[in-house]
Amino acid sequence: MPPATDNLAPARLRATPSWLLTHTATHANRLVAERFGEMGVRRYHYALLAAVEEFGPASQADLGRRCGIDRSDVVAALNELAEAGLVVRTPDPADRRRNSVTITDAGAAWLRHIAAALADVQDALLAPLSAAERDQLTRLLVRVLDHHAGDRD
Amino acid sequence: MPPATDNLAPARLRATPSWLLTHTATHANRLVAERFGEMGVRRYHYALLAAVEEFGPASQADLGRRCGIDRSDVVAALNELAEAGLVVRTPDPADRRRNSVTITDAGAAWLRHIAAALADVQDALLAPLSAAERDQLTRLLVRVLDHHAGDRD
DNA sequence: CCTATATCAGGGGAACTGACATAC
DNA sequence: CGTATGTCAGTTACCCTGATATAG
Repeated sequence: MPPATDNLAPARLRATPSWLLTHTATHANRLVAERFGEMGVRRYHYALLAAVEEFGPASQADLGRRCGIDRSDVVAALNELAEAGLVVRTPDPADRRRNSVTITDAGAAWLRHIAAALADVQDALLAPLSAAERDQLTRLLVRVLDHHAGDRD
Repeated sequence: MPPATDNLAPARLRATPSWLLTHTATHANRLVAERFGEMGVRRYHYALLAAVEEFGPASQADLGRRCGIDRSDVVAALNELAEAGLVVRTPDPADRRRNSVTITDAGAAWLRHIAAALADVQDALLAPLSAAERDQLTRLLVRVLDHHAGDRD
């Protein structure tokens, strides 16, 4: 039940989807950061590991596009993942501008590990929603996201 | 229709609500920042103006709690709003620790002005959703937000 | 020539932390 | 006394811009 203290946000904000989104995202990020922080992981690490696993040897530019992470930030995050032995950078012989990024066995294992932690966080985040409502929320967000897919890149 | 280029995000991410939320929020913030930027406004300005209008003369701490803005950041944002003549800070005689913050006529007019711009942005953001779906999304987000209302403060 | 890639340097807004003086 | 308020200094992760060297 909501706390008795009537510290509600202004009606204008509560009726503004962009405000609701950023505020809910802030709560989500706090939960994720707490859980990931204990493991020395940041969001970018998870996103990139997931992308490298799913899209196999891929260029850094492609990984960044798929995850919505800037190329600059991909460099820094991959440095850390490579240093930890979770991914490997190999020059691509077919296009010598590119690095072919591959996930290691340790990387795949670590991905499963942090994915389990992330699943716990989703549960805590969406606690007040039924399974059907969680699906509904997910589908609505995907629709919005896909609509804006071409806005950048 | 989604762009033909199959640059989709990893399935793991597309099925993770916290990732969908932060990513959608990023798009929303970009749209808001573009529109607000032309007017020299940031999100905090809008939130605080809305709170001061709705909750009348209020303390800075209360405004911050209601908007989910840290007290430190309330100080800085109110400095800018006061300098622009949109709000007025008066020492509260009943509790001399507090500032009583009031919206000015110019502030109320400016609030209506930027609220109209914000409404346009909501429309662009949620373009792919029907009116019923926008309501659904809004209600789901409010439920999640209210559930985590006591997490901080 | 123009575009794409990887990298680096750096900026900016937002969320947050810690400290402090003051007042309840 | 402990707690709340307003203020300030500084930190961090994230998002983004611009520049460069190199390769297509």
